[in-house]
Amino acid sequence: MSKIISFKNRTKRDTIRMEAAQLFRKRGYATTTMRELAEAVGVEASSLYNHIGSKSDILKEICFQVATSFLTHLKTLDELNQNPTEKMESLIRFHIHMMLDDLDAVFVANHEWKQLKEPDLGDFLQMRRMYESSMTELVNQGMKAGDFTEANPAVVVFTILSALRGLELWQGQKKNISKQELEAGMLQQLLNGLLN
Amino acid sequence: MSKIISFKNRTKRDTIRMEAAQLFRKRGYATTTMRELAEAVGVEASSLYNHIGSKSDILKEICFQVATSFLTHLKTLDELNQNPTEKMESLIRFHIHMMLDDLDAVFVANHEWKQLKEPDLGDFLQMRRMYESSMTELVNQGMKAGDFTEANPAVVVFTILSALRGLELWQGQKKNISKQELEAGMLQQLLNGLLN
DNA sequence: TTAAAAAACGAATAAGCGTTAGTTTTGCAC
DNA sequence: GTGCAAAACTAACGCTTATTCGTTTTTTAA
Repeated sequence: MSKIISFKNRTKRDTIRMEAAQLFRKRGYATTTMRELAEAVGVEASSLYNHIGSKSDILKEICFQVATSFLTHLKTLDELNQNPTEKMESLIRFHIHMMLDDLDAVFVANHEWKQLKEPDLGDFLQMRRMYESSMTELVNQGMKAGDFTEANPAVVVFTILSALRGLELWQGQKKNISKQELEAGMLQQLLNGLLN
Repeated sequence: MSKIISFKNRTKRDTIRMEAAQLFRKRGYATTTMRELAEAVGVEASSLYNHIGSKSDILKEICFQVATSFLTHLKTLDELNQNPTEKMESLIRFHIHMMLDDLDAVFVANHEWKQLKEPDLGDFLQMRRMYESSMTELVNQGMKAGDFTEANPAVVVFTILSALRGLELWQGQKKNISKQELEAGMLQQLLNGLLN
C-alpha cells in the first residue's frame, strides 16, 4: 500500500511537517502541543503517530531540510564560472528567496535548532559552520581580486548573514513595499557596503 | 524592612532576573524550569516566590527593561544637536554596546516576547513600533539633507536593525576578533552602505 | 536577648504534556 | 461483498510543570 495520500502528491507526513513549521514559528517549538498540531491537521493527536515518530522528529526534519537546501545551492554555485561579485549576488538572492518563500521552515531552523538532541545538534551545527566558512572563503577571493573593500572577511560574512536573517521579521511590516523592491533594496545596500 | 540583600546593592529579585535571562537565552523561556532557575540562584524552587510573582512576571520585566533602555537612548539623542550621520553612528554604536554588554536580556527580549500575555504583548510591540518609526524618520532626514543615499527608508532601517540584531550570535565566534574590531567593522560596513 | 518579619524549606496539588494501547472505521484490491 | 491493512478514534498512562501551603529557619530591629 502506497502511503501517498492527500493533496497533489503530498504525503500526510509532509502536511504535518508543514503545519508544524507554521505553528513552531508562530508559537515556538516547546510551546506548541501535539494536540494543537493535530487540530491544525484536522485529526486527533494520537493519529499523528501513524505518520511521524515523535515531536522531536518533526523538528529534526525541518532543520535538516533547510540546512540541506542552503548547502546544495552553495555547491551548484561552486560549479559555475562566475566572479566573486556575481557569486555573492546569487548567494544573497538565494537567501532572500528562501526567506520569502519558505519562511516557516527557515525561521524554525534558525530559532529552534537548540532543542535538537545529540547527535543531531552536532550534525546541524557542523553543516552551518561549513556553509559559513565557504562563504568566508568567497569573500576572501573577492578581496584578493580587488573587487571587495578590504576588511575582516569573518565580520563581513557575519554582517551580511545577519541582515539576511532579519528577513524573518519582514512579514507583516510595511505592505506598500513589494518583494521585488525589498530584494533590490537589500541587495543594493549589502553589495554597496562590500564593493570597492 | 529593607529588601536589599546580596551582592553590592543588588536585590535578590535582580539576581533572579539576571540568572533567568541567562537561562532563558541558553535554553529558551518555555524549556527553562523554575527548578533550574532555583538551582542557579542557589535556593529551592518554592523560595523563589518570596521574591517574584510568577515565571511570566520575570519575562515581562526582562522585556520591558530592554525596551525602555533603547527608547530612553533614542530620547537623549533627540535632544542633542547632531546631524543625521552623527546620530546614526551613535545609534548603531548603542546597539552594538547593548548587544555586547547586556546580551542575555536583549536576546530574551528579541526572541521570547511572543510568550508575553496581553496586555503586555501589545504594549511591548507598540514600544518597538515607536522605536522603528523614529529611526525611519532619522533616515528620512538624512536623505533629504543629501547625506544618505536615496533609497526606501523602511528597507534601510530594516536592514541595519537586522544586521545589528545578528550580534546575538556573535559570541563564541572567531575569538581572534576583538570587540573593538567588530564594532569598527560593522559600523563601517553599515554606514558605507548608507552614505553618499 | 527577644520578638517580629523575611526567607527558605519539604511536601503536595492540579493541570497539561507527549505518547501508548486497544478498538473501530475507512478505503482499496479482488 | 469480503478481507486486510492503513489510519482514525477514545481512553488512559506516567511524567513534568508552575505554583501553593504550612512550617521551620534565618535575619533584622529594639
